[in-house]
Amino acid sequence: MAPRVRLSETVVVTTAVEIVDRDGFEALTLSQVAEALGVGPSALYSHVDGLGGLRRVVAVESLRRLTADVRDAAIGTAGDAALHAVAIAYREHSHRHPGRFVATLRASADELGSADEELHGVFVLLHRAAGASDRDAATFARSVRSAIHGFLVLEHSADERHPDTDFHHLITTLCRGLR
Amino acid sequence: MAPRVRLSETVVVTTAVEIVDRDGFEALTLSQVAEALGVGPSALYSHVDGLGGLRRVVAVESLRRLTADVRDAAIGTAGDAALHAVAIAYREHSHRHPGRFVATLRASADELGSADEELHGVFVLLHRAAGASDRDAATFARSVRSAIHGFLVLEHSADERHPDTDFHHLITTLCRGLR
DNA sequence: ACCTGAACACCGTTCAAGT
DNA sequence: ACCTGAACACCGTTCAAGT
Repeated sequence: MAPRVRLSETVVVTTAVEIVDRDGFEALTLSQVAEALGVGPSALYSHVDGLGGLRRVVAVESLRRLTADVRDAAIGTAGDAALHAVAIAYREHSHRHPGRFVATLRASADELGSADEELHGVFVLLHRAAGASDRDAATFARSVRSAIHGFLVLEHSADERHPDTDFHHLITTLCRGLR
Repeated sequence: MAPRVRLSETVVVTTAVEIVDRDGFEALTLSQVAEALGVGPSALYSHVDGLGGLRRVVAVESLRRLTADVRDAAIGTAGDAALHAVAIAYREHSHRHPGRFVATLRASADELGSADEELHGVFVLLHRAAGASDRDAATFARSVRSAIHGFLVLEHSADERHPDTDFHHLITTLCRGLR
């Protein structure tokens, strides 16, 4: 019997992201992805390195999409307004795709590799545009990203969205403190 | 054959926390806990509500221990020094017990219940002592906790400890921004 | 009330066999 | 090179049976 489908890493990851988007990160199993593709679970081993490898590539893909959104939000803005725009885009993306957001949390920075560095790079550029040196920008970037990230992690662990005013307060506090 | 041991929720949770401390949160299974106690996996169902219930109680216990450390660090301090002391205690605890820290991340705020509110309460008291109103203190607390939490989450996903100066920069930025 | 032990479902993983 | 299908190990969960 001829194989029913032609698989590839791309189609496997795409299907996996769809499952994560629809049913959450916990629902991501090799069996589910295989069933959605009409193949046996073992067929996936030709394209991803087991469950661990699948989670890793899904996390990388998820973070890249988030970074793309965050980067776009920075276009045409500057200063504190740019930071607010980036932070809001970060938050909205995490709300639109909670499953993907959790996927990025499950992977280590080492596993995320360049995808993690790219997101970090957006914050670095934001501060360099404001006149900071390379070294200072890296420290600033880590502080800002930490604050935003922490708010979102806590918000996602809660059953309801936090007040927008609280998020605004956090970003405003950072802007004031960074001056 | 008489039962070899007398179980209880306390001994189950204590054993589970030991496993998490030693081998990490991913190693926490009903089978591992049962084996460590010399019973069958099904015996645990008399004391915890399956794997989900076990993870929940481990998360609650882990967060309570962290809160105790953080609370102690605030004693005898005030103002910015108090915030620094609390933040450092938070961070050091997370480094001493990475498995427990991950356990708290896996549980939702709803599952953590009063344990989550108690940690939040420490930050609230910190700001109320500085003269803030109840409502302002809650917002301040969320901002500060978010920032610290985010730094630690990112730090734990990395393979090496972040520079102490970066953490100090974050807390200092917050203190300046909150004035 | 609590633990045993069998039973079942589900999943990840390996591998020889096919195409 | 890629997929099948059997096989295996491991785990969570249920439940009737013992004490």
